[in-house]
Amino acid sequence: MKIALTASPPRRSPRGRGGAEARIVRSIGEAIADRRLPPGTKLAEESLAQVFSVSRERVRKVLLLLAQRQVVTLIPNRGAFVAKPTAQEAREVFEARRVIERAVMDKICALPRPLPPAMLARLNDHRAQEEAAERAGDRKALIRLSGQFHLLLAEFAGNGTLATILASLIDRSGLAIAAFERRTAHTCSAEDHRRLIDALAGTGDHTHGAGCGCADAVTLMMTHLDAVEAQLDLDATPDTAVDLKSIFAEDG
Amino acid sequence: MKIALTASPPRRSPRGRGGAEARIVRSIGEAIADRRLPPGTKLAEESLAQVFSVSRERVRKVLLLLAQRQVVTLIPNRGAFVAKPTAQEAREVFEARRVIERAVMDKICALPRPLPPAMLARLNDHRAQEEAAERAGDRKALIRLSGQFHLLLAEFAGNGTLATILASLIDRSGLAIAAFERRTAHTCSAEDHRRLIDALAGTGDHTHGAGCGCADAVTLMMTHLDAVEAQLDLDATPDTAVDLKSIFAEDG
DNA sequence: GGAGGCAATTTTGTGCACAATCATGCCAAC
DNA sequence: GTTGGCATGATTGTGCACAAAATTGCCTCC
Repeated sequence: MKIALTASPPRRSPRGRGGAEARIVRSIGEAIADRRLPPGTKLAEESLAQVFSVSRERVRKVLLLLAQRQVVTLIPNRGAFVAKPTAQEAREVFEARRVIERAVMDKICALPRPLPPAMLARLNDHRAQEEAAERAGDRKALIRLSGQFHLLLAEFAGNGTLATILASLIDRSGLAIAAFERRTAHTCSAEDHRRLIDALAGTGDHTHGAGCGCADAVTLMMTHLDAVEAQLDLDATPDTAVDLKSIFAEDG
Repeated sequence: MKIALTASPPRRSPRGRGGAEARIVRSIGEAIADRRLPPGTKLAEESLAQVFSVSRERVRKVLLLLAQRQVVTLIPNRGAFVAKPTAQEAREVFEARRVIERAVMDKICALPRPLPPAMLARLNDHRAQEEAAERAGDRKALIRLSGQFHLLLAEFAGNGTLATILASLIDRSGLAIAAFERRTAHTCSAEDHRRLIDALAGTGDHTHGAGCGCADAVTLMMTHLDAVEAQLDLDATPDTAVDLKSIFAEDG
């Protein structure tokens, strides 16, 4: 009894044991994000295979994935390198972020007020995490949290496609920051995030009145992104060498 | 004399013979774009390998690439299928396009006037191509040209990163159209493109005065995207079966 | 002393073969 | 007649082995 001559509708992946690859992708991605793997670093297949205790083909697949996200560069017969954005590319990435994050903020502002408690809770929780990392001087955690914050807002905006695009842009802007940040200390913008959360939650200096600070929030986000980009020195060309084994000591 | 302990700066890929993969990606991508491969179609590795006269691993690599672009769906132990967006996903993709293409139009409007002759020439050339395809009733060419038009504008905007993102969104919106378009004929929007070109080139009904129709162009683009999305029936769930061999007869 | 070329080693690329998993058709039982 | 399980065939997943290419070190020559 053949009912369906048609193509079978794909069902969702049950995330069987493909988790191993996802783990490696995440591990390398995070290492790149928090500067343990600076731009230009060579990612040798065999080394990574040993570090993560997987076959070389698996590493190869992961590198292909990361190359699609433009976080590593694949050069034929030469191998994989942590991507090193050009100054132009860096500017493009930040402009793209402004475009998308403005839309994200607009969508959040269009949300019915007051915001759902779950949202406010997650915002406050995030604020607490950032403040804790700031007090502890945990720079790596701060970088990771900063990315997560922007992604959190994109999630609230309710467009998963935009959120995915933004995630990729955040990765790449992290790369740009790693490649072009000035030697001088920079404030890491935790204060900016605080103000943004205040504007969104309405707990800021709008002490009375129904003002939710929506327009403020959009402006704050744009100013925030401008500030981050302004902290870059789009002329430098840094590069360093690292030891893969020591960097991935805790993973594997 | 060891000068550089640092990682070697990656140079650009010379596009050696990786062109074979690019060819297959393009071939499959186009087949999906102009509906020869409807959403849900199974893409068997062995069949594709025979069709393109390459090894199965090559096909596997290509499928992984297309999966990253969300144009095919990979299901473990089941194979690859042409992606079939959900209604929600379709709406998200169109919203993302509105966000990005509004920015693109804004950037084009900020360009110094008059536009460079090369730009105008390409716009007019494209208009001619669309009109020719329209007269010939070549639906497939029209679909391809429509995508190229939006990409052309993104290129003019001068942000390659945004253009790349938009290219992916255009592919996906083509998929959404294939999955959800109403059975009734639709006008294919060549007229919209014409009006857009007029507004940009200043050859429209602003017969005199310096008005370049910039604000008009932005509005036209938004209206255009709304119209395309409005032509979809975000409830249907079509699926068909096709013969891979016959579809790729001219490629290979 | 430095530059250029050559050989050895390391690293990447690719195809093949086998293992694992899933779809299909068949048979038996209810 | 329908449902359930089972065996068979087909398809995908994975590791391995070999081929190709590049980097490195070394030697020779200028």
